[in-house]
Amino acid sequence: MASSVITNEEIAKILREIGEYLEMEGEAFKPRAYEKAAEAVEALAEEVREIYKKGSLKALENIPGFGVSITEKVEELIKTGHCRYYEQLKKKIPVNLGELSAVGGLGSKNIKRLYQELGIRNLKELEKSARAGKIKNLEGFGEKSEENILRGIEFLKQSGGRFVLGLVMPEINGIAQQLRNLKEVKKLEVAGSVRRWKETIGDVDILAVSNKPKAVMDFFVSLPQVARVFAQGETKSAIKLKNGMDVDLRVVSENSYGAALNYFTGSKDHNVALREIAIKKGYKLNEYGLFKGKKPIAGRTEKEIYKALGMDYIEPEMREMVGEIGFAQKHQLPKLLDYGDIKGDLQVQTNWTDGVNSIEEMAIAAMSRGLEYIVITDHTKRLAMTGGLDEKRILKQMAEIDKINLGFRVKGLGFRILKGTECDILKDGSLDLSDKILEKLDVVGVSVHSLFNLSRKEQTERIKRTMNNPNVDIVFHPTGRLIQRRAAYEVDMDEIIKIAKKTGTILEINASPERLDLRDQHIRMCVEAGVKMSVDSDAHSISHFGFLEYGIAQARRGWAAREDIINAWPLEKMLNFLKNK
DNA sequence: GCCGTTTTCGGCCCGACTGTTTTCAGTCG
Repeated sequence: MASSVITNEEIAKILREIGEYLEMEGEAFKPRAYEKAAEAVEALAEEVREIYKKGSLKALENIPGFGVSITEKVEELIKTGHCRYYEQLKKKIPVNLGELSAVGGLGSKNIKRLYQELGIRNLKELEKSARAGKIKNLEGFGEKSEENILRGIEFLKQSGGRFVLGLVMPEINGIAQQLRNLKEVKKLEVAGSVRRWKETIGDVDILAVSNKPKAVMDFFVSLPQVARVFAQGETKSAIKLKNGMDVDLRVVSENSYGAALNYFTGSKDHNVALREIAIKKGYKLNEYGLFKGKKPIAGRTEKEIYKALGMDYIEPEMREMVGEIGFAQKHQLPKLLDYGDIKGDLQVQTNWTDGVNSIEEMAIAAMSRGLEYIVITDHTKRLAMTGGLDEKRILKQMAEIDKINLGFRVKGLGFRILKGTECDILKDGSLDLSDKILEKLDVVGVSVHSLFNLSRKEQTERIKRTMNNPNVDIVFHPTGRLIQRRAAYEVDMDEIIKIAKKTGTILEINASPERLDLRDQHIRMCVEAGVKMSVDSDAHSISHFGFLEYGIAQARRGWAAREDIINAWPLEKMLNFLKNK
């Protein structure tokens, strides 16, 4: 039989849909089991088919949430591309679950009823029935339900449902600040996936302390950005913004603030695990606190809750149910890289190629953000559309950098501009600049900007070859993905990490909000393998240095400590490390 | 269907709000 090339995304989708079908059947716990397995697959850095290829059934069973039954079904999917169990379920209720359950407010139970009573199978048919006024006549549905469905469809059409964090963060911060400015608000924090710095978010959860919640809620639902109000109560309100993003606001008492912050920060699975631990200790944990019977044990701060549960405090970026609970119980959590730890930026573009600002402008902007140095890494000639540098122009740029540095020294500024490149990797893994030039640079970064469709083997070999070049220091944005726009190219990251360790090559955590490349699971693999990384803004203008924060957050999501990130080290130590490659 | 300091059977997180209902199911996080 032809071997199938099913991806993790496809496997997760099928597992999740099996869960939804089982929910329609009224099963109580199986749906959650399938959902958990789907989440585990999505969190994997490695393709499930590769795990199976290497370790067969045994290796699959080691995936969290995979028992006998799910392992069997996933094996079938890998081998044949089909799962008979899934297809049987699908035959009974042949609907496009992905489409329909993306409609807000519409769950499995109602999807089933809409199919059985109106024959609705997909978004288009749902819209048609809703517009024809057929849904409101069903028992249990009504005018409002029908309206909500239509609005849900409208939203899906324009947004796709999730937002890239870095693109919506300014608006979120703006709303949070307006709320903080109210005299009725004593304390306020953005929780949820925003606080965990997930790369994309589905909605925003804001938490506040106030003794006049009604005034806060009234202000919140009448913000000018509000497109509609879903719910307005004393403790909880929910709105949709004009850009399509949902925002929830919860108001709690001071005594519950820590418990609520913990609860609304999630992740959901992390919270479930905490509650289970609470139960085992004879407590009950909810958003109001940790209780023994009716007696409150903890709740004002998150720290006291973790402590009462016998654990160390867990940073929000780690709360993804990827082993953090066990480490916290054993008091073995790493001390994460901090937001103030980055001393310099190793990838900066200027107006010599596709950047907006001059070398000097970029340097001054970096300085004003508290950085001690930047590396100028303009593109090379193969990237013709950016005006990439050839040997002659990069030599000229190096002279220019010397001149600016001299000017800084004269003024008594300690800031340094280093010479570098973002050199294109050619098809065969050779480079777009000669070794003679590369030798003269302080930092050599290399990037794949072409031939994204090479086979996994060719792409991996291509990048490996550059890493074996002693002049190459860093692989920039190692997987090439653009969040929500372009998938990563096929590359064997296990192998890349192995070679990085062997050759002392740095792998970049590109902080640009649409890249965040390496992704969190790959960072964790590097940390475990002892491979060093850098956090770079990839700035193309002076405002882009602000991206570093997203890169630091990403590093923290991958459990990186200061010693894992070379541009968190003193400059001389970093340069020595690169020299000794 | 998974899982194990409650361990191979019997549990599995908990509460707010809505909409359509006279007491609750569905959805969400």
